[in-house]
Amino acid sequence: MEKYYITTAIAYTSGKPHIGNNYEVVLADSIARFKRAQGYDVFFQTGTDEHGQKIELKAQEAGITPKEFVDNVAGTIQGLCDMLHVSYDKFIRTTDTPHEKQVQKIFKKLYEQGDIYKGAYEGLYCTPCESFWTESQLVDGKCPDCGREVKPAKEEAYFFKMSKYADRLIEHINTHPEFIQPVSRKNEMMNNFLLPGLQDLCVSRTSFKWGIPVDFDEKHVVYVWLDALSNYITGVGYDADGSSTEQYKKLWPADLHLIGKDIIRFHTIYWPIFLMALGEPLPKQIFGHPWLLQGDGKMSKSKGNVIYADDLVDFFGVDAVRYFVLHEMPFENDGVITWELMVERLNSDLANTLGNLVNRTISMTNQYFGGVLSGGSSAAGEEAALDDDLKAVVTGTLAKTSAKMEELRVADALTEIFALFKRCNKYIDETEPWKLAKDETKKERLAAVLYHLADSIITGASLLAPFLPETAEKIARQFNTTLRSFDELTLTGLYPKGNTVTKEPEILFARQDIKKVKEKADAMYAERRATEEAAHAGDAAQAAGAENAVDIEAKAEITYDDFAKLQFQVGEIIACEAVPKSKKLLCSQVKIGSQVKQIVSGIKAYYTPEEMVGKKVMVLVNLKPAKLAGVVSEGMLLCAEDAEGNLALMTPEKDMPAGAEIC
RNA sequence: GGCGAGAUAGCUCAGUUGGCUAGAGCAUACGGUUCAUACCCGUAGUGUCGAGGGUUCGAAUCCCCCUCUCGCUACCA
Repeated sequence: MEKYYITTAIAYTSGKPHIGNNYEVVLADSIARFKRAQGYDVFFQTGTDEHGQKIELKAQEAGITPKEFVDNVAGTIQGLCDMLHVSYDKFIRTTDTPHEKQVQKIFKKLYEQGDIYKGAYEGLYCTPCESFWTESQLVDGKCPDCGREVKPAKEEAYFFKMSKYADRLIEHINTHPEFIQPVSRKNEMMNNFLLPGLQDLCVSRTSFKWGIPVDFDEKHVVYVWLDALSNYITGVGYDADGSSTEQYKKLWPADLHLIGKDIIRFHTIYWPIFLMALGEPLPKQIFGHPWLLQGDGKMSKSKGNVIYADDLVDFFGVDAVRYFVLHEMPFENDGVITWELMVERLNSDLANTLGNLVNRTISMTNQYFGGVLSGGSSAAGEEAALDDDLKAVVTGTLAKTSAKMEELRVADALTEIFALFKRCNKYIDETEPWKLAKDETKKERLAAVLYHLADSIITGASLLAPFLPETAEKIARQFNTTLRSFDELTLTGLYPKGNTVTKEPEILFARQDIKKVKEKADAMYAERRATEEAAHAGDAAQAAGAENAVDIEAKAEITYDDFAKLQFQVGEIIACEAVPKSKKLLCSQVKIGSQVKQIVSGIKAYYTPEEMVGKKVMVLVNLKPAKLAGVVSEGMLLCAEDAEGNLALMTPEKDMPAGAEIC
């Protein structure tokens, strides 16, 4: 039996993930289940990434150990997976002892063969981002990610020589077009990282303790990517010393790494290079799926409008949620989730098309034949043509669905299956069983019609099982039979003749009223906000003292003469507009005394041009003019900046005329 | 600024290497039906296929140019 090894990214245990994060495991689960049904020997791994400074800090705030903290969150995450009926074979945690041991061995091996070397930083660490940057990556001495100051942290660190393997990776990507999916991502990786030249990657930290210790240099812990990415091999029994398990030998290389599009870079560049260094084959395919976004504004905890998987399951049931995320997510663009869309999908596809089909078929069987599906007579002429057409659609669906799944187009695969159910509904209209029922001579034909329906529905349900496992089982149970294996799905007439269906058909999916759902959801959010605020009120005093204070790196002492070189004046903004072709820049005309200077500032995210006008602000006047995004800037507007990088303009405490000196 | 993707029905999108009157789903309207969860089936649509130009017997599809959107990346005094 051919193996199929599929993984998801491991979830970071800094907090409870929302539905957008859970999407990935459901997607992976449907692929894993489908492959199993196709006869593959599937191994499906998911899990949690549990190290890092962020977790260390969160645990500290909560007053518990990091291990206690991650045990908690990992439990929640695994619970969500179980709730969504995710059929993982292994749930790996990066705090598992076997994983930690192997990561240490891997680190040592790479060090000993010269791929990892010890270096030192002269000052390029961004605390909030937990990131080190090389000189060339810096943006004017600031973190390229968040734009905040980086500290000259003089700590030693280990680096991985990425450039050594770059040519081999470029070659691999070029000769394996299927390696990075969707293909548009391949260009991004090539053009932005590989072709300009790879920077060496920092793979250790000394600034925090919550990580896997480097065993030959105890000051250091292994930094995120080498630790996290290795889970794909350590989870199945890789051993850096060469005694990997049979399971590993069977499963590696992975057939598919399913990840979010935000971490494509790490999976298509760093991970393959780590593997090359270890002398292991590369995974066959990496699919960076899009995101599920919330339509009515971005999800945020502070707004209290985050949609969690368990909320949705409460409202709609597991399979409705699985159906929605699988169906609504396109292949390449981001998908949208709102309560409205969720209800619309549920009503039109699950309740109307599928649920109603099952319900009406069983009702008719009960009404006309006391629940017994005898099989009826064989048809001829026009009736036979109707039957054959139905059967052709039913038996052809497996091939169509499989083709879509082969391309990982899960949403399209679902659509194919629902085409089968729609065809069944049409068949009922074509054959008009209620009319047949009124004609005693048509009794056998009626029995045949209902039998074909039941037979077709069971085929459909069997195909549906990888996506909606619970529903598929429920359907089979209502027809008092079992689901079929995939190799039986091109056949008809497999439903046991003379079988009796359930007397009381269960509603598979109840139609929901969007208004009521909205009200219920709003109530839930309101309640959540209230508890959130209450919790915040308690913290407020503390927070004001501790959390809101910002410490930045002290600069070298200067003399008064140094200070005197700077000329600050009050400027009045008399006009302001966004700089075209730039995302963050505003261009202001600033009146200073009798002259007007043009000043460009990176504050578009915090001020609109309209509200800028009329403000009196602090201006550094004698700065050498420079061009920004093609626009000349003749000074600098001064702002205060908090730890999140939010900006606030400095304005005089009492009204002062434009041009007043600040000294 | 660099690289890339995209702009098609009210909405979400399909449209292989250029080929017959441009499609699907949802929503809408109308008709049919009553077994069923006010459900199902059918019909109808409207589209200057983002603007303009070109190649061709023929362009949504190929080329040029423009406008806009998005992604990655850089800049952001």
